[in-house]
Amino acid sequence: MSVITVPAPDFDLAKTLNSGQVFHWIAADGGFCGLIGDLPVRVQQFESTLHIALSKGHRQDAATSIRHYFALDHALGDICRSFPSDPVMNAAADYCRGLRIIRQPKWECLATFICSSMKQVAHIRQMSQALRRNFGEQRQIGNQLLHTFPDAAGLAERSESDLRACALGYRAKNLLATAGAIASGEVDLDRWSELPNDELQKNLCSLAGVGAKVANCVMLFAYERLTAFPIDVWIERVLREQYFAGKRKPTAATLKQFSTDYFGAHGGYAQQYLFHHARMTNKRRKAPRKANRRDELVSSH
DNA sequence: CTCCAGGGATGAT
DNA sequence: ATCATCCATGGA
Repeated sequence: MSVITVPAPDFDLAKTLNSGQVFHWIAADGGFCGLIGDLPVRVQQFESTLHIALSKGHRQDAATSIRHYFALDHALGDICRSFPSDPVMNAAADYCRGLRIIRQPKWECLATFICSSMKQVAHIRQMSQALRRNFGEQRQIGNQLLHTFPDAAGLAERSESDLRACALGYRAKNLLATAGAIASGEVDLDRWSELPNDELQKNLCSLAGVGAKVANCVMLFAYERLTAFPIDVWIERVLREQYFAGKRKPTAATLKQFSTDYFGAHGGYAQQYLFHHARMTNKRRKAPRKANRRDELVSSH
C-alpha cells in the first residue's frame, strides 16, 4: 500500500460524502474508504491536503482521477458568489463551505438514484451496499473489503427476486428494466453526454423508474449539468416555506420555474447546499423531543 | 404503534 | 394539466 497527497483547498471531504449525493463511502479511521469507479482508495483530509492510500499497482494517474472525481477543479468561490443573496441561501452556503458536487460514474449514479425513490439516505446506502456485495467484484484497501458497483449487463441477467433480496422492493423491476435497456445497447449513457440539457432529461425520463427528480440528480451528479435542480420533498419544503411563505400552495410547475429563474447558473450547487443544510439542521433528527406529562406517567411504571 | 423517506407510473377528473 | 392511489421497506 502506498500513500499520495493531493492538494485540496476549499474542500470538505466529510460534508461532500455525507451530503446525500453518493452512497457507498465507508467512514473508517478518521477517513473514508470507497471506490472511484474501479479504483479502491482510503481518503483522509488534513486541512487542505488529501492523503490517498492506494493498493499496489495503482499509482500513476491516481491523483488525476482523485481531482476529477472530487471536482477539485470547480471554482467554488465563483460558484458561491453566483448564488442569490438571501438569508436562507446565505445560511446554507455558510454551513456547506467546501461541499463539492462530485463527478460520479453514470451507470452507478443512475442505478442508485433509481433505488432512491421514497427512501431515506440511510436506506439508499444499504441498498447500494447490498447490490455491490451480492453482485459486484471484490476489491481491498488495507484490511477493508470493498465491492465495485455491478455493471448494467451483470445486473440485467439477474432475476427480479435477486434484486428484491437487496431490499429494493418495487424498485427492483425498474432497475432491472433499465439495466436491460443499457445491456442490450439500446441505450448508451456515455453518448448522451453530447446532448443538450432538455434532450438529456427527456432521454433519462424514458428509462424505467426515472422521472424528473431522478433525471435531475443524474444530470447534476454524473453529467456535470450544474444548472440541474432536483426537487425532492426536502427542497420542496424549503421552497414552499422559505420562498413562497403565505402564498397559495405553488404548483410543481411554479416551483420548477422559480428554481431555474432564481438560483442562477449554478442552481444545482445551490440546491445541494439548501438540501444538506435543511436536512442537517432539521429538529426532528437527533434531538429527542422532551417527554410530556403523559409520557412520564406511562414510563414511570 | 404511527409517520415518513432525495418518487414514479397509472388512471380518473 | 392537476390529483389520487399504489407501490416495499425500515429508521425515527
